[in-house]
Amino acid sequence: MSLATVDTALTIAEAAEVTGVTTHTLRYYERDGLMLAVDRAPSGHRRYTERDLGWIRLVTRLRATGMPIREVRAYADLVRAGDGNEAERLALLRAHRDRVRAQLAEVATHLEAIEFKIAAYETQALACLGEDTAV
Amino acid sequence: MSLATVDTALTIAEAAEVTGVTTHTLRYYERDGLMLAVDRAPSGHRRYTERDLGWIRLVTRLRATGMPIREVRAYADLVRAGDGNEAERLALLRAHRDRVRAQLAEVATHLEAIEFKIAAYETQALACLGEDTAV
DNA sequence: ATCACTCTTCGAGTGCACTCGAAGTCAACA
DNA sequence: TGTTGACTTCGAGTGCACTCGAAGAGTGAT
Repeated sequence: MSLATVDTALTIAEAAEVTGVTTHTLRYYERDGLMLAVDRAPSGHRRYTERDLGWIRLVTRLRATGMPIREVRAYADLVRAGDGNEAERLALLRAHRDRVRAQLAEVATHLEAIEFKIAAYETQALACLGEDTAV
Repeated sequence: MSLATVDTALTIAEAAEVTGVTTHTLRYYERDGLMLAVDRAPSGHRRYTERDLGWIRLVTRLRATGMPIREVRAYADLVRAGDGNEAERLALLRAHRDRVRAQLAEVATHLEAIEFKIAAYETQALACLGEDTAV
């Protein structure tokens, strides 16, 4: 394991470690068109640059906020296509943002209701609630 | 379709409509132990009371906040077991609440990053970002 | 009587995103 | 030279939560 190869590019194992994504998944993302072009060493081994790591982090964010794989791929396709489609990228990101905001608000509402229920249990008000169905 | 039967108990189709859960899923939940005892008409048909509807709404909240089916079942088991295990129910709900809060915070963080990226696109700062990897 | 609804059981299918392993080859470092 | 790790392709498996349909029988309002 070469810790600092030329150009500070990382091996797949190293990239996996710093991003928290397994090597299996990293290859899967690449196969599935979620990655931009990943460099290769003359040997054919993948070399992850700082840019790749940043991209992986972005993909992770999008995934963690519920964007489906196919949509991440659509976004990656746009970026790979180069300049001229910024409006489309923006539309895609905005649509996602709106969905995330809505989902966040919904979960927050549900959370409040659950907290209310917990409070009911904490104040021994349970008997008064008839059963467990309130909220 | 009897709109207002005795006791205002609803048929499965009506319960499905007011809760937004399909009849298929309603039966699935019952089979899987997620429901408390659902009443039956003399004919054997399910009759959903207001209490059942409240319970379904609770289950929906728990599911919508990411609680796995098996954990909802565990909670339902406790409730069905009757009095004396309130501490366990409380612990289960609190653990869930903590997970939801954490997940909410995480998603919020990711959302901010995505919003930052959108802002970058909006200000045409994209060219300055080298490519699309920032954030 | 008719027609919509319900019941049961059953198993299979769907969608999503990994996740794992294995085979066979090649590369890099000690 | 040997071990570790990388490569490829491949397919199969996992986990989760539905989701669908169909068979065959009973129910209940009009």
